[in-house]
Amino acid sequence: MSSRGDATHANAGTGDGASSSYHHGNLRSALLERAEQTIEAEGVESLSLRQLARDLGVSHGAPGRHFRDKQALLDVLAYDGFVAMNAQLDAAVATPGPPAERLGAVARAYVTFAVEHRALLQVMYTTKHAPDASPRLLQIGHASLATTTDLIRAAQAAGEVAPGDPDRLALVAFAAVHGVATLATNQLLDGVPVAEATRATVDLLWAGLTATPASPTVPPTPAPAP
Amino acid sequence: MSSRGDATHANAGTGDGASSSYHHGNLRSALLERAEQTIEAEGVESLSLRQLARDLGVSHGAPGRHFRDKQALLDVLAYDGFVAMNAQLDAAVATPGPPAERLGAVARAYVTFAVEHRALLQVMYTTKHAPDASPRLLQIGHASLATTTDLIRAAQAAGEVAPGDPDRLALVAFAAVHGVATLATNQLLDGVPVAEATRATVDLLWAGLTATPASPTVPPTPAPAP
DNA sequence: CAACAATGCTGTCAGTGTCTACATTGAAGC
DNA sequence: GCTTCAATGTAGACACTGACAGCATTGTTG
Repeated sequence: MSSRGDATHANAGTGDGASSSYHHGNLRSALLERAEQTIEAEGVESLSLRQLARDLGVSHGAPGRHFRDKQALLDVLAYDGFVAMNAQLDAAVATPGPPAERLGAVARAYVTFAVEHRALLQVMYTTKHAPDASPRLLQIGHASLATTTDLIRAAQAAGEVAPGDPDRLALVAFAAVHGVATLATNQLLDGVPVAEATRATVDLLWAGLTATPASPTVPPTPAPAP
Repeated sequence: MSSRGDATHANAGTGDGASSSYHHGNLRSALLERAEQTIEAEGVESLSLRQLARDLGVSHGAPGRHFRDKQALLDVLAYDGFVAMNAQLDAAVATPGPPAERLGAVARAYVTFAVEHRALLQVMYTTKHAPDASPRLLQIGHASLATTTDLIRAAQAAGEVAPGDPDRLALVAFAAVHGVATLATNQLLDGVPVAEATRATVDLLWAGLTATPASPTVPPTPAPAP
């Protein structure tokens, strides 16, 4: 838990002209912000610490004061991305209405976030993080899954979804929506509007959730080890 | 249609010791093969043309004779990946049995391929390809979707799947399986075995496909339970 | 006012992708 | 057999990058 967030200084900089002096005052945040803009505009592989420094008017070594290396910056970007995304998902799941409606809202929120932050999502879901950052990222990544699990559990309690391991069902539902998001961000939906694909997915998922008799769990043939 | 495949020389080199001479004889194929090994072992971002050349015992400029730039090599890698994957999917869909079984086989084949070629799949689904290569990649990428569409259409003809636009249904099913594959390759299944997640997804999908009344298209009031 | 830690700057190094000029090779045509 | 030529590989160069080390400039704290 070192070298992560905790903006140590939390320097004020409410807007006064502290930007022309020797110290930038906000470099860390500015780097993160600009980095996201850059990756969304030109792709992750085009991100350059030196160009970033140039954009912000600091020397090429300055970023090293805030991020040990490039990957460390990406790790923070991913973490912050999960935080932002989870906030959106939580807001979506909190909308009043029947479970089907709420599931749709969460799915829409997820896909919307994905499309609006294509490159960021890619960074978030790329397991190239430093071993130190991994557990933290894993944990916050699972938070979004928990949102779905709660929703399914509630729907089961209300009798609208057939019984079955809510964790498992949530994982599948999450994966399905995630798949749509992935295809959408890579323009592989072949002309089908994103909203439409999302709706079709939710419809199909819901149909399956209300119909499926839990999980069969009857392995006729012993599953070959993966 | 330029600079792609067509191994112009198709030099024999059935194994005779032509590897010590000035010309490598097989550089293009060797580069592709080694590149895939490298990205699977160390990730795409660690791929270096110079290291590749070193590994194969040629000079650092040699790869440039076969691939205009690094991205061109990745494009070919992606294309070949789609070809290989489609072959697996076609083989899976050709297995005899009821549609549900065949859908499961295709899903398993897809996920298996994804897990065995994590990095390659990432390259395949990354829209950073040269504008020249894009249409070709898009086309072959859609071929795998066509496999699913045919399957769904057949199931509808057999009366096992409710009517509805087979293209749309296939897209959704494909996205769901793709989502599982993506989560699996990034180790985000949280301990759930890949095979199990795949099976659960297929079960849920099939339940939805057999139950869904085409596309509801009734936005405001979800059908009250009978 | 004097330390001090935080932050930024400059210089440097190895590694990389790409371009250009040159070398080697095998095959085609005379 | 010889020349010619395209294909392929080599060597050098250039700009760029990430990372590191040493020095400079701050604001803060005692």
